[in-house]
Amino acid sequence: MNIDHQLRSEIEAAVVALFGQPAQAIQIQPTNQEFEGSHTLVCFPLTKLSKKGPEETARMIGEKLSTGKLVSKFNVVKGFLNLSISDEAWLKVLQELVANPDYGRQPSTGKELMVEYSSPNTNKPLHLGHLRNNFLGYAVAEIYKATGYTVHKVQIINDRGIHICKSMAAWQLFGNGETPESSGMKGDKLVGKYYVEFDKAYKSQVKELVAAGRTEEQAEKEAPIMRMAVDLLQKWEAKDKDTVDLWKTMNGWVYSGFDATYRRMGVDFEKLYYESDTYLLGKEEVMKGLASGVFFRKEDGSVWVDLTGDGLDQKVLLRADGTSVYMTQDIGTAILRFRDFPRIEGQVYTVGNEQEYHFKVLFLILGKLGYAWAKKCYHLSYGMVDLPSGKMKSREGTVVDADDLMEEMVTDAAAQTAELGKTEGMSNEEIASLTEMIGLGALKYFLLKVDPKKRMLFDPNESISLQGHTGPFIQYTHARIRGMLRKANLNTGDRLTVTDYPSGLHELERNVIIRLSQYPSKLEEAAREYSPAIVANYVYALAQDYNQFYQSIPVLQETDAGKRGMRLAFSKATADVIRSGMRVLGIGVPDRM
RNA sequence: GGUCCGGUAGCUCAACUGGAUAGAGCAUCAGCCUUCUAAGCUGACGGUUCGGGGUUCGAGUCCCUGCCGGAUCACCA
Repeated sequence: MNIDHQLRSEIEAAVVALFGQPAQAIQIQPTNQEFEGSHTLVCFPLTKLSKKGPEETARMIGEKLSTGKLVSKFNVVKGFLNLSISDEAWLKVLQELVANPDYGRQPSTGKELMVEYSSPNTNKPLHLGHLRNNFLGYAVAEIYKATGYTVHKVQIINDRGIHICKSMAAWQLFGNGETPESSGMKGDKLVGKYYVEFDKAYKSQVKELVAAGRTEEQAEKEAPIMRMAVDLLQKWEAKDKDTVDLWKTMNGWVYSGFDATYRRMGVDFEKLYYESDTYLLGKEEVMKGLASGVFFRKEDGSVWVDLTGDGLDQKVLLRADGTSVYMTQDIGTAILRFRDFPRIEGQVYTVGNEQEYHFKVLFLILGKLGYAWAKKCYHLSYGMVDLPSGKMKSREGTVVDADDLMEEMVTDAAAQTAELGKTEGMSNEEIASLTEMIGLGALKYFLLKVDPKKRMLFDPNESISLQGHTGPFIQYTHARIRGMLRKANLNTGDRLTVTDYPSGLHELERNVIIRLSQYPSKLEEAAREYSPAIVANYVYALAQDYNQFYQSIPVLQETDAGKRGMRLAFSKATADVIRSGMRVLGIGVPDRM
């Protein structure tokens, strides 16, 4: 039973009965804390129908509604009709959600969606920005799963091009055969190190050349190490065996390094797309578009798309020498994905907001090529994570490394856990897995609670808190409930039941039930808005509501069996919704902490 | 310069898409552990929602305008 829908239809009926015609829009909102009731009908818009003042209109509707079984009480403040739902109705809601461990999750609708996230460059280790990207993409995918979609998580691996050749060149020059095994470094860190080496050597070579009288531009082209990288790129494109072997080896190092990071982050991918596999397809598609007149060729041989009709510019798709650009590859990749997964209705691209223009153009082009699904492609654009000093700059060494940050979070969590004396009676393994859960939970929640499209601030000097509006607060609420349920079963074999509740619900109990009833619609809203923050803030509010109840109303001490059973039941329901909500955010919840 | 995004308590963020006296957390201060886990709870303090106009019963939210910050406007990815 869905209270919202039921109430809405009763109000619609009441309006017709009272004023002779249906209202265009019924506006229901949650009642403010300070007033009695849970649902509020905004009556100002209805005065046109009623031809009465807002208060009189509200009173009339209120009286009509309270003749039914759903609404038990009402009060009118200005034009706001505050409605109290009967306890019987709330208990029925509770009954249903207690019986359903998957409450809130929709059964499969048969719809499919693809979500791309992560897609890092292979020359640098993952950093804080990637964490936001990964957690967001993963969570959006899980939210869609919860609303009945089959979701395919993918990423595109940018394994081709000059950047990887730079690392290769530097490794050949300075590496002395160093490997992840010989150095004990993670593969991505090792390759990243040589990318930095390249940059250093390159800069000093440019400086020397400029000192020797070259112009800046000449020097940048002539620097020996850059020539070497370009040479490697050409050899790679010509499929020179040694070069391809080195490329494979070094990319392999990066992948195994990334894999370790992804594993700790708890994210996964169904399929990986490699740019080295897909970039040629983009060219073909562009050539087809050229043939069909969607694109045009300039005198120098380069191929362009004209978007001036859409308020944008002209955009190059193939260079004069026939090589492809970023856009070309993305066209190819998008089309390939719809071939691989013909049932998906669209794609979500989790990519930073600095690429908004790029995706606007990409979707327009795909539409022009005649792909109807282009309309269902969505750029999940998110803001940068800034440091107090501004943007992260690798040059200034202010990049916050993903592995380091996760490790720090877990270390902090372990320290606080020990300090609070929570580790008593736990094995080392249990402690390790608990602190991992808390540290990563704090980090993920911190990054997910903010509206994705907003920029956010991270202060590395101030460790992420474990108190207040945080992941661990919610995890703790869950652990407390589980502890209580353990005790209940152990001690008395209590059954969870909502029958026989003798007296009226306490306000604090009702608040929790009302909050629980909102979970499914919050998931839907989060999917519609592509915003895990909506789930994050909802679960927090639920934990807050529950904690208020918990501190002032006894459960296990309650002697009345009916009350006790009901309170246990909705405590269990709360724990389940917390677990479910945190799960779509990729955050685990412990049974004790 | 054009386009897009943002500006809410000292700080970090909310505000159900136009609703009531703008809410949480952190920080500060004052309380609550012989009752189910104090990573918790209660209270206090804290606001010209960047400024100025407008639209209407009603504006943080919509429109205009100005200011500040960011992104973007590459034959880079």
